[in-house]
Amino acid sequence: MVILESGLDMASQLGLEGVSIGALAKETNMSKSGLFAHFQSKENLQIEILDYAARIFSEDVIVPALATEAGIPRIKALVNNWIEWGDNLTGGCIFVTASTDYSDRPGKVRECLLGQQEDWIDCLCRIAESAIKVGDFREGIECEQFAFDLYSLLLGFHLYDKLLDDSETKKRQEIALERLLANYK
Amino acid sequence: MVILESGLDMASQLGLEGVSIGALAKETNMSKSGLFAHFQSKENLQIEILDYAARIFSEDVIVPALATEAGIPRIKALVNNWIEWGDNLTGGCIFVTASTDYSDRPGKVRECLLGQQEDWIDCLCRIAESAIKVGDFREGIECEQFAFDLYSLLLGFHLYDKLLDDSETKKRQEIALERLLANYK
DNA sequence: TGACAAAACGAACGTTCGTGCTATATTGTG
DNA sequence: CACAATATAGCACGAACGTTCGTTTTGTCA
Repeated sequence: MVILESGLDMASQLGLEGVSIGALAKETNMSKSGLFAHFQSKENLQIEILDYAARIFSEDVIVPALATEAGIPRIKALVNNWIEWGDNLTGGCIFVTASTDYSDRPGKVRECLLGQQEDWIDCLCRIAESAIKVGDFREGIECEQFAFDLYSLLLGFHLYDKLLDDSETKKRQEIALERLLANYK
Repeated sequence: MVILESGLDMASQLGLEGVSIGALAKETNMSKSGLFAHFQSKENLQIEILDYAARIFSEDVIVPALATEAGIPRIKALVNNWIEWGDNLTGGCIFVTASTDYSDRPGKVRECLLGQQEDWIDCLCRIAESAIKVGDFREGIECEQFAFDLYSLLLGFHLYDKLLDDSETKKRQEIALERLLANYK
């Protein structure tokens, strides 16, 4: 859907709350009312944008990673796919943006986002488990802790990359990832 | 200033862009125009809120940490002060919120924020340097890398704490910090 | 071709937005 | 007490907001 595609990019720049029906209509060369009819409220539009984003995210980030050989190669693929995903969105990863936006904004949008984030962390855990199975991680590690560590790393990268525009950011991320992997080996 | 205090809390919940003159006036029992006269534009209000936040942040987080003995104790103090600072704001640390909000929103507010973030990272670097001096960190480590690692950790904590409300978050953060410190020892 | 449903439209609703202008209190200084 | 400076209030503005309405266009099937 072309509306959701535009909406996703707009949301990545201005936040989900910053997406306005009028601006989105102009962007897609539609009338406000015509666009509005597709969703029945702004809240629905926001949720549909999130769901659309999750679909693309799964296709572009998760599925290709799962197609990579389990263990460290899969983890590195996931990280690289994630970075690329953030690069392709003007304002960066929409889940990062939305997660801070809705940390204290109750409602259906927040609940939708929360579910997505739990799924994402679950995904990270399972990838850690498969790394244990193939012997890249030692037995007995806490997968939940690894998920926390890896997600933190991605968040750090995101901030450095999008706000500070530090030329060394990619290097920083790689060093941190290598050390993280070494700690779980 | 009572206006900035309210504004800061509102900004932590809704983002700096979500602070509206009308709502802030109602919150502080003032008229819109009366409040507006203090600042001359919304942009100024946003910047003054950021500057106010930076002042409080310095007093509550940085200065007490610098008063703690250099090295690992100082780092732990800084982390704990930072977490407390985020707890005291309804919507969490305003710099985290604003950093994602303004990652792709050009203007004076972004520039102000960017300067603050650079100062903050500088501060982290200097704390790493002092940890080297007292022998808690080995010689030759990259202080900039440590700043990246530590900031990432804080960002991860922030997301877990504010959005996911995971009861294990504090433990996760402590484990990650211990491992981080061990890596630089 | 005519009937009917889906989709898009333009116009307007009431509200809130940021921002001015002008007048009235409140305060501090001589 | 007078006077200047500052702070706040009242009112209005144009624009944008999300939303609703009735109408027109478009596409599909008999």
